[in-house]
Amino acid sequence: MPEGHTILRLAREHQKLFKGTVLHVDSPQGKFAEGAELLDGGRLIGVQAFGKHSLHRFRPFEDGPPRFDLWLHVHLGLYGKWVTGTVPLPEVVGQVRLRIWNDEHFAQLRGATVSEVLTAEAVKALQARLGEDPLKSKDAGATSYAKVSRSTKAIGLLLMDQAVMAGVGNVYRAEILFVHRIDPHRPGNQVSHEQWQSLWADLITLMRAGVRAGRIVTTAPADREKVRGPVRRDDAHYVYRRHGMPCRICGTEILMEEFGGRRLYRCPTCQAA
DNA sequence: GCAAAATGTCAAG
DNA sequence: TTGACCTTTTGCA
Repeated sequence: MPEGHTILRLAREHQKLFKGTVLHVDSPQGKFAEGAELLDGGRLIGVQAFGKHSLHRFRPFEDGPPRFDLWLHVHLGLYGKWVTGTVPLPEVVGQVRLRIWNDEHFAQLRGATVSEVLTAEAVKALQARLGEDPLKSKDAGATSYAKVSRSTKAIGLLLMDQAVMAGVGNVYRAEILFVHRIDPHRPGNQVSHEQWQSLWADLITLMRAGVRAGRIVTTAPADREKVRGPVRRDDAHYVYRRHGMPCRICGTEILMEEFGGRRLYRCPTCQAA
């Protein structure tokens, strides 16, 4: 269930469990067998998140090749998942792409779109093709806005373009556009600088909240049916997967359409063209 | 109890 | 543009 907030959370968890220790790596499924051989016995230097990508930095044994650091690159895709626990390793059930473990903890990966070993150069190339990550942003998303403001493509597509900004997925896309009352079809070059700064600031707030909570909640308490206590799943969003239901703000029926190969949700009244 | 969809990306054609 | 990835959840019987 991965947008950028999930990956940052995961990177922190893995650092806590594995950083500085020597790791065993294997691939019960076999699809990562070669990579596992390269990394097995290496020391974990750290784990970083870049948008929806995670990078585990390994320092392989010094008495055998390779002598340079290597990175485990994982992209969870739509249904990839890491699970962690304490040793011993559980029995393999189903397709386990890869496992890493030390004396105390293990983590195992299933279903990822990408699992590969990268050199420092390839890591640089990966980072170079990714846009600014709101979770790491130190300015008002200036680099991303430079791309958005020059584009005639719809803002709803630009928000999902990982080269424009990294880490935003279908949920945050739908919700942030609703919160700012922007029609997803509006061209990027018709989003004002002020609108952008405000949108970016909220994106940071919402994504950071997502990291803390481990889930995406975008609704303000006053806009929920159940105002107090833990946020119910059906109270967590304004428009995402709420098509056919009334808008929390104006009561208009929320719409859903295919847009750029993904489902797009919006309120036609609040987000009028 | 089963089918369809899901917070995503890439390669093939 | 389509299918693959191949797990988990959801929705309908």
